[in-house]
Amino acid sequence: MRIGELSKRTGTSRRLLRYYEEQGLIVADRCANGYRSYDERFVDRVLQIRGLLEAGLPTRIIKQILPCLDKPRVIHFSDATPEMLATLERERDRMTERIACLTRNRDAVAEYLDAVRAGDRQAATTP
Amino acid sequence: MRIGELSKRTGTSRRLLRYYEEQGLIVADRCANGYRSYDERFVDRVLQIRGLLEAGLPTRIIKQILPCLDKPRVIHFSDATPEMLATLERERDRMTERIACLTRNRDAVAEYLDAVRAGDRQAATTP
DNA sequence: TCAAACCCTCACACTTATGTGATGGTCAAG
DNA sequence: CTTGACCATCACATAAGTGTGAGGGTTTGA
Repeated sequence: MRIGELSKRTGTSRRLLRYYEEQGLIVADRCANGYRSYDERFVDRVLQIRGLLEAGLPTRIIKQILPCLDKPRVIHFSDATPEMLATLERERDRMTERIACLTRNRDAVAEYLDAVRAGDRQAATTP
Repeated sequence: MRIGELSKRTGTSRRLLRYYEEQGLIVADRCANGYRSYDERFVDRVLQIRGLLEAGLPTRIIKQILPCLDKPRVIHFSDATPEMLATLERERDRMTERIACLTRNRDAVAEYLDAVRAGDRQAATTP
C-alpha cells in the first residue's frame, strides 16, 4: 500500500508518516518510481507509535523500545548491550509510574463524574 | 514558602512554576513585596501536575481536571455544565486508553527484559 | 491526451513545554 | 552600606510534534 492508504487506515497525516520515518520509527521501502510502499504490518505499527506518543513517550524512546515489541520474539543478543538494557529498565519503570499516575487521576475524575451524577439524580427526585 | 523552596521540594524549576501559574494551573498569592507565597498543599499539587504532564496531558486539559481532584470533595454544580461533563468523560476515556496502551507496551518491554535475562542465564550455565 | 489524484522533497510556521539571560527590586548578614 | 541570595518581569531560544504550501514528478481514468 502507498502512503495515502496507510494514512487513511491509521488516521495519521502523510506528513507525520514521513516524520516517523525521518525519526527512524518506521522504514518504508520504495517502489521503482520512488513512492513509499508499506505492507499490512505497518498499520499496527503506526497505531502503536501513536499510542505511545499520545502517552507521552518521545520518538527517541519509542525508537528504542519498538524493536523489543516484535511479534516473533527474536532476541538479538548482539543488540542487547548493557546500556541498552539499562535504558529499557529505566523506561519500563517510567512507564509504570505513568500508569500509576494516570490511573490515580482517571479514577478521581471518574469518581467526580459519578458523584455529580448521583447529585443530579438526587436533585431530580427531591426538588 | 517562596518559589525557591517550592522549586527545591518539587524538583521543578522556578521558570516552570511561573509557567504553570501563567497557564492557570496554580494560583499563588503574593506577599506585600510582590513575592509569590505558597503553602504546603502546593507541593502535592505541583507533583500531580508534573505527573500528568509526564503522562502526556497538555496543560489545557490538566487545568480542566484539576478542580475535580480536590480533597474535600466539594462539587460545585454551578461549575458542572453539560459541556464540562462531556469533556471530562472524554478525557476519562482517553486516559483509560493511554493506560491500556502504556500497560501493553510496558508489559512487552518487561517480557523482553525477562527473556534476555533468561537467555543470559542459559548462556552462562551452558557454554 | 488531459485532468484529477496521487506521490516526492523542501521549507517555513506554529504550539507546547522548557531553558537562559537581561535588568532590576528586596532583604538579611557582615 | 554593601554584598549575596533571593525575588520579579520580559524576552529570546530550542526541541518536538505537527500543519501547510510550493514546486515538480507519476499514474489513472474519461
